[in-house]
Amino acid sequence: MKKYDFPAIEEKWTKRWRDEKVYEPDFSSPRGKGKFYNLMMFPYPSAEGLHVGNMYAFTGSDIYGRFMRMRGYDVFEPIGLDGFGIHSENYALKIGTHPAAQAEVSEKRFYKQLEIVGNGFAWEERLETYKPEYYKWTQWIFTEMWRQGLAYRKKQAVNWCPSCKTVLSDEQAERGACERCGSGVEKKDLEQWFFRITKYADKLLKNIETIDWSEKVKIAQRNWIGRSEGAKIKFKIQNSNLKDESQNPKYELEVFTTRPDTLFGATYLVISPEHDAISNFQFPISNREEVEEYVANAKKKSDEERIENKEKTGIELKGIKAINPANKEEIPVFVADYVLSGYGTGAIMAVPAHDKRDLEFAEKFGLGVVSVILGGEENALYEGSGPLMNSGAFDGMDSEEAKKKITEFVGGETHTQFRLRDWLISRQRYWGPPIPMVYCDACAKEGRGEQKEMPGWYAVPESQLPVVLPQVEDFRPKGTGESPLASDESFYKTTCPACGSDARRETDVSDTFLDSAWYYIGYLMRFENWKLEIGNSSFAERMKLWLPVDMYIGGAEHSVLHLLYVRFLAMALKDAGLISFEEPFPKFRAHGLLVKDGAKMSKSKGNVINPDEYVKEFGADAFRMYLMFLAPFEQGGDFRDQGILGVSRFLDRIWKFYDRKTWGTSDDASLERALHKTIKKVTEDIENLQYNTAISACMIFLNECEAKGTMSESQARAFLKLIAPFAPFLAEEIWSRFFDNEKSRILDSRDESGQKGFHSIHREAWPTYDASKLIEETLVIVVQTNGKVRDQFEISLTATQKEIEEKALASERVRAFLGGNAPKKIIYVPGRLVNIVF
RNA sequence: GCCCGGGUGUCGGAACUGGUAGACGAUCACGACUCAAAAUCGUGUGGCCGUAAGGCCGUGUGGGUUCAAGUCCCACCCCGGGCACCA
Repeated sequence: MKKYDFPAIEEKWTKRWRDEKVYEPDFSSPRGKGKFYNLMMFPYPSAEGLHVGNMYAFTGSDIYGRFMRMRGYDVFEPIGLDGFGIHSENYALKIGTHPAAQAEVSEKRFYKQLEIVGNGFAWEERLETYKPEYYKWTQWIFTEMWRQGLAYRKKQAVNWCPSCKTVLSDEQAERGACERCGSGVEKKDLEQWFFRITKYADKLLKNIETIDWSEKVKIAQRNWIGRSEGAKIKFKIQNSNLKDESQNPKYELEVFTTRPDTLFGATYLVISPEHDAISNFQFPISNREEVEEYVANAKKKSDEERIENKEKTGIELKGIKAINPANKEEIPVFVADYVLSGYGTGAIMAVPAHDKRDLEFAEKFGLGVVSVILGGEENALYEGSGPLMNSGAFDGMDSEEAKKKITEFVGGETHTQFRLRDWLISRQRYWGPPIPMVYCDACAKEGRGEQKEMPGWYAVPESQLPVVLPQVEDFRPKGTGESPLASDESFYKTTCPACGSDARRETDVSDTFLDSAWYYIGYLMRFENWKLEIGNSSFAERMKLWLPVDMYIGGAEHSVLHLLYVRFLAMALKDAGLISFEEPFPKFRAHGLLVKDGAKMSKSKGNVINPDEYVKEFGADAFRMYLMFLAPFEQGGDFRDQGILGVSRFLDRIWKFYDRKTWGTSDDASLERALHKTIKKVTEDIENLQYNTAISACMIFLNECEAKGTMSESQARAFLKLIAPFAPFLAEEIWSRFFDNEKSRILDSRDESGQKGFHSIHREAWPTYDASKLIEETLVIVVQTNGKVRDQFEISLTATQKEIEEKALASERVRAFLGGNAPKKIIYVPGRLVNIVF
């Protein structure tokens, strides 16, 4: 017997699959049942090599793709590298190379690793986000967003990472820490580029109900978008020193609240330190210096400090009072940093009796507390609903109804507020696509420009794209609020596309997440002929035929990053008439997290798994099968070195079993039943991504075959196909040795000409089960007394309930427990058990 | 604090709409093969009592519903993840 020589066999098939384009779909005319776009989140090649977490995700996705192909779909499973951006740049900084040079090294390394693990990738369509032919279109999308009025520049307090020396989006400032490096994020007032994602807040939220995604990701997006219904209410502000109202200038403060029903209980107002009223000093306040000092201190606080220390601070604006529009009472106005500037109007009405935070503040500053909702315990905080009190004419009204009525009563307007903020898209870094915008001073002075609100700004015309990222030696982030490109005069000096005078290019680059927000379209593009237009181009045809993606698999850590941005961009492109769908991924599944020996993998712990070592020792098949066997794919699990042995032995046993080639002449009935049960189980499990139990079912079947010592040829073929998605090399090798004369081709005749001299098992038809073959010959009935198992027996399928109960009562064990007593009750569960109660 | 997951042998994990808890692996022990070891094959492997047959206990804790609960209900504890002063 020849030992299974996996290194040679895996190398052979890797090459053959690629050479003979086994995994390339027919883009213009999909074969079989039609197209199936099977996408996995592409990796960013920032680390030393492919991470086992990547492999885990890819394998799970690949099994699904192979399964769908065998079920007759023309599967497109592309691969590429998300190599532009801060991830890769930080890695280059760390090891002291230039990111462009590093990209070349990583590219080779990653593709090599990706190839040896046995995924059915369509290699010809691969892409890298840092190639000019790719980022030309990333830039073009930026200009398109600009033309749609979805890109704008604005000065505001933004997240700044002092270590990465760039601004970050809200999504990338996780709990006040930089998503990339973990440093504490600071607030800086800077003028930056934003994408108007908030325009789509409502649609992003509503569409969640229509897409088939892992529930936890949907929940995360709902929370992040954060819709609240409430009202905007205006409070008059008056100078408390001026008694003559006619002399009093008309100041107003508008607040947002979700509880207008509690308006009678509002005993003070609070505005955020960044509120316009403060920066412009509209109000005639008497303690201006104190207030300025407080505001300056508050702005200095990092997000981290604000999150850690929730002790309320604030200062009253002396000399002014607000008028509660409901009861006309004068109430004080404070500035305090527990009120956020970017949400609602940046000002709130405080109702300490019915809001925990307001109560904390009121207690600290000795402010009034007036209960206006009946409910909860007396004199205790109550945040629920109920009938009103202390609310004049509204007393007794239910709070839900009062929300509307009180808003009307004071002339407020109902308002739906989202937590989602616009996507800050510019970065003061080097390794990214330069933002393709030009600023012309001359035009600005005369108020000319492409957008009224932003005179002087022009998008780089398509004919001049890409704006190539220049090769600069000192690419390190400067920390000045400008990108390294701002030091390269030859880069930023240009002429105005409108008037021809000297102009300056934008020197910031765009966020990495813009690169990955459209890559699923990029895979269909073939750079040379792409026009993002619904027109006559072959690309447009491919888009129509192949999009949206049929199955998307990736990590849940992107719930509010990539997965939100990509949905937003699709909606924007749809509205611009550039694509024909608004949800790019109707079906998405998040895979679980892989840990090692119960602990998270990290370099500092030294427990990072290097896939190469395992592939070398056990083969790619064994490694990928073990990854899928160790736990449910969507749950994630614990990688233990010893576990791989079980799978490795299983594959060896398959090899040996087939190598003996001891096909029986007839289909053994019980083995046939076992096979059909296995087909059913494996098919259903793969559909549900429960690969661990699918593999287990295969093991059970092989155990039975070995016990019998034989199986028929047709059984051997069917079983091998079940193994194929999990162990593609082994299955292919056995197939080519024994069965490559199959006539069950599922795709079509194009395969015959496309492949020279072999028929891949990966294009064979997936076996189907015959329900009539699943039926057992006899029933096994369990016998219980008082719910405890005492006995069991076999009986024919045709036995009546009476016969079964009699047989159960006749059981010696049962009789021993009954001890001559008559049973009180007999419960019969058809085909399963008899429970005798006494 | 809020929202999701999840707590099952020595370990990873199975268990349909409530119906034989521990599938499949790993580990360990013993046996076969071998001069020997590895590999491979076979048997056993939740705890307690018992020579055995068998019995009792057992799915985080405490209660409940039911002929029957890992599964349903109530209260609580622990672990992992997400959000967090969003008015």
